[in-house]
Parts: sequence; C-alpha cells; structure tokens
Amino acid sequence: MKLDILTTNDSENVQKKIIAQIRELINFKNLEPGDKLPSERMLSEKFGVSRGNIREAIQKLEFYGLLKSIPQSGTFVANIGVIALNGMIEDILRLEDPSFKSLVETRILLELKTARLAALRRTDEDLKAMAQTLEAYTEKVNKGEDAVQEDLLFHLAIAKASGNSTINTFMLMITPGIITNFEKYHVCDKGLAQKGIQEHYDIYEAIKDQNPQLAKQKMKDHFSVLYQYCYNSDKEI
Amino acid sequence: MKLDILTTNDSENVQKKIIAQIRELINFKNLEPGDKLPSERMLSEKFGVSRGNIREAIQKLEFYGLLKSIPQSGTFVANIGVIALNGMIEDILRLEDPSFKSLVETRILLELKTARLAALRRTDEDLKAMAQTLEAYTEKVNKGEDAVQEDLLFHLAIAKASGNSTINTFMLMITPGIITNFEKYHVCDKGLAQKGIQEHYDIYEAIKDQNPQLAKQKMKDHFSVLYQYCYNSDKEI
DNA sequence: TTTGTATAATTGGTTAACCAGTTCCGATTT
DNA sequence: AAATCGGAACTGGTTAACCAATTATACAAA
Repeated sequence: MKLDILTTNDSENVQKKIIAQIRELINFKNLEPGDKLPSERMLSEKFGVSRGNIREAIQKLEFYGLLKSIPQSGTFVANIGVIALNGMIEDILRLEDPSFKSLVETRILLELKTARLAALRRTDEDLKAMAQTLEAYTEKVNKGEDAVQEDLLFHLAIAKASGNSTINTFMLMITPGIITNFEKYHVCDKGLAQKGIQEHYDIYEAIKDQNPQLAKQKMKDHFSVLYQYCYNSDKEI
Repeated sequence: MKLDILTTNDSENVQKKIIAQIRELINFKNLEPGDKLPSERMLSEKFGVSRGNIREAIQKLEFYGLLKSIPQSGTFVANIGVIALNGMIEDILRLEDPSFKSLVETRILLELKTARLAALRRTDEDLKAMAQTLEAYTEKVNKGEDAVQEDLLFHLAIAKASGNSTINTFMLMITPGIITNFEKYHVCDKGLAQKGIQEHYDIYEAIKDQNPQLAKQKMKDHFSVLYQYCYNSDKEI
C-alpha cells in the first residue's frame, strides 16, 4: 500500500503546527512589528522539531510577507501589525488546495483584465511575441495536433503585455493546473481548437489596434465556450 | 557600506542560472513530460554548485508546477509539454518584483470579484466572521486609532466567503504589500477611515442580502477613493 | 526461458557540524 | 566618567555525512 499521500500530509501538518506555534509565541511574547524572533536553534529545541522544519515554516511565512530573515542577524516580524498577522496566519493555516473550478474562474477574471490592459499598454515588442505564439498555435492546430500548450503560451504573452507584474505572476501560477486539467478532461477537441484560431486572431487584432473594450469582449467570447464546458459539464471537475 | 542588496541579487542570480541550466538540460536531453531529471547530486556536480542551491531551484520550479520531486525516487518533469515548459521558465526568469501600482490594480480586480461571489455563496458562518472584523474595524476607527489592519482583515473575510480558494490565496499574497505601502504613504487618514465604516457596512449588507450586483457596486464605490489616490497622486508610488 | 528473491546502488530527505558576518558586553585607555 | 577597542557568543546560511525507501541488478530456482 502506498502511503505517499499520508506522509505528505504528515509533513504538511508538522509545518502547520510549527506555524501555529510561532503565532502563539508572537502573541505570548507580545512581539511587535520589527521585533526579532528567537533563533532557529532555540525554536527547534523549544518545539521539539529539527531546524530544517523550522526554516521551512519560516520560509513559508516569509513568502507570504509575514516574516523577514536577515543573514547573521535574525528573523524579524514584518512591518504589519499583530492583528493582521494573526488573521493572516489563521487564513494561511486553513488554505485549501485550489479546485479546478476555482482555477478556471480566476483565470477568466484575470484574462479579461490582461486583454484590456494589454490593449492599453502593449509595446511593439509585446505584439511581436504575441504574433509568434499565435503562429505556433495555428500551425499546430492545422496539423491536427494537440495545441493546449501553444494556446496557453499565447495567453501568457498577453499577460506579459499587460504590464502588470502581479497579474503576470498569478497567471503563471495557475497555468500548469489549467494545462493538466485540460489534458485530463480533454477540454479542447479539434473543433474547439479550429474555432480558437479565429478567436485568438480577433483578440490579437484588438490588442494591436489598442482597443481595450473590443479586446476584452473578444476574450469574453473566447472563454464563453470554456465557461459553459466547465460549469454545465456532467463531469465532476 | 551595506551590501545586502548585492548579495541578495547574487543569490538570486545563482538560482536563475541554475533554472536556465535545468531548462537547457531538459531541451538537450529531449526529456518528455514524466521523465526523470538527473539526481540532485549529479546536477550539483555538473553545474558546479552546492546541492542546496539545486534543491532551492527545484523547489521554485515545483512551486510553479513545472517539476515534481518524489522522495527516494527522483525529480520528474511535470505533465505539461516541453513547449509550455520552455515558455514558462522563460517567463519565470524574467519576472520582476511587483510594483505598488500593480498590486493595487490587481487588488481591485480581485475584490470586485470576491464581493460578487461572496454575495452568491456566503454561508452564515462567513457572515458572522465578516461581522466580527467589521466591528473590530469600527471600534478602532471610532477610537481615532490607525485601522489599516482591521480594514484588510474585513476584506480577507470577504475573500474567504467568496468560496474561491485560488482568489483567496492571491488576496493573502498581496495583502502584506498593500499594508506596508499604505502605512508608508499614509493612504488612510482619519477622514477616509470614518467614511470607510459606512462603505464597509454597505458592502456587508449587500453580501448579507445576497445581492451580487449591489455588493460589487458598493465595493467599487469603496475603492474609487483609493483608486484616485493611487493614480492621481503626485507621489511616486 | 521465465520468475522470484536477495542484494547493492541510487534516490530525495534529514541531520549535525561548520562558516562568515553581526551583535553585544566588558576591559582598557584617554 | 566616557569613549573606544577587542573578543566572545550568537545569528542565518552552507556544507557534507547520514538515513530510509525505492529501484535496478544479478543470481538462483522452477
């Protein structure tokens, strides 16, 4: 019997426990923003876990902007108050893995925005990159091959052209989940792909013409099929 | 002279070089999805860096869903094609740190959505949590104290009630940056905060009444001041 | 030839010792 | 008494040795 899932959960639970203990420690010691946390060694001893576990937990909290490690100096509470810190740690501990539905929902939201922003801000260089990915997509589809990857790369090119680094990062984060689920559920059959060429071209043209309204509308049209597929499908996704 | 920034850049550049080398290796060896990467030890020897550096780079690519490490077995290329993999690594390497403007822009986009979704999906428990954060915010403002944290916690409560784990995660990721910048530029003076109580209450009521249209509109009103502040301010943000 | 098994090599994960700065405290000097 | 210098202790980061689980291999039995 494979226990991969269980061991993974164990490891995750250890980290969650450590994060919860760090929160309690901050509260108990009334640590203010900018104050120094006990050293990693002390924490590992106090919590009865390895220093590696401590470092991992600290890195996670650092990723969410709640702590800041400074070499040869210490780990410090970020410059947000204890109230926000408590609330956010609470939320982080309860975060669940994203469902496919939430991924698609978020993707559509982000992409309607990137289309509009790209139309407003795209440089000639951005346009060139988009054209290249569009061409690669068209070629692949016309050869009758699967083109999920090229599809997504076109959308990522738009995200890059939006000039919003935060949205760009978020698009990158959700893309692998989108691809694997698409291939898993065979969302894109050839009919959709063939139709997709024209839709992609329409979006490209709108962005090229710097028409944000039209770009957003064309993106909306592009997603209407996908949206229906995901929400009205009889498959449990 | 402090060299923190330089050393940080060095460390980051090392990681970027490793990621680029991993990409080249995948391309050179024609590794397909599901194929196994060389072991961490071999990579560290081949690239001339420590195994720790290799692990860090692998973890980053794992975070973006491009690789998958399996204990006592190996590191595998994720189930997305080589084309998407190349494009995404390219994007990841060029990712820049998010600007405050991009944070605010993204936040508004996400929050208009969470308000609408929360109105559609909120449970009674969600509502209770929102009411608590709203009360905490009101109290703090009425005492004339700074309430940026309580403000954000109310918005995070809405994000949680939206029932979209992806958006919820993204909201958590941008919140610390929002808080620190708000405090840095003193975005919220008392006049805004006092006005904010009513606006928060309006949003709360719309979500309570399960009126998505109104919830979104009230959120929009709430952000109109912030939006103007960030975009028309003479400060370089 | 095929199958089963024991063993050796390989894997990512873990641990503990080590390193190079930083910080802090006290002795020394002015 | 105040300022300054030096060293000890402490910091996060790094490294290398170790671990348990997996996988490949070689050999033996059917």
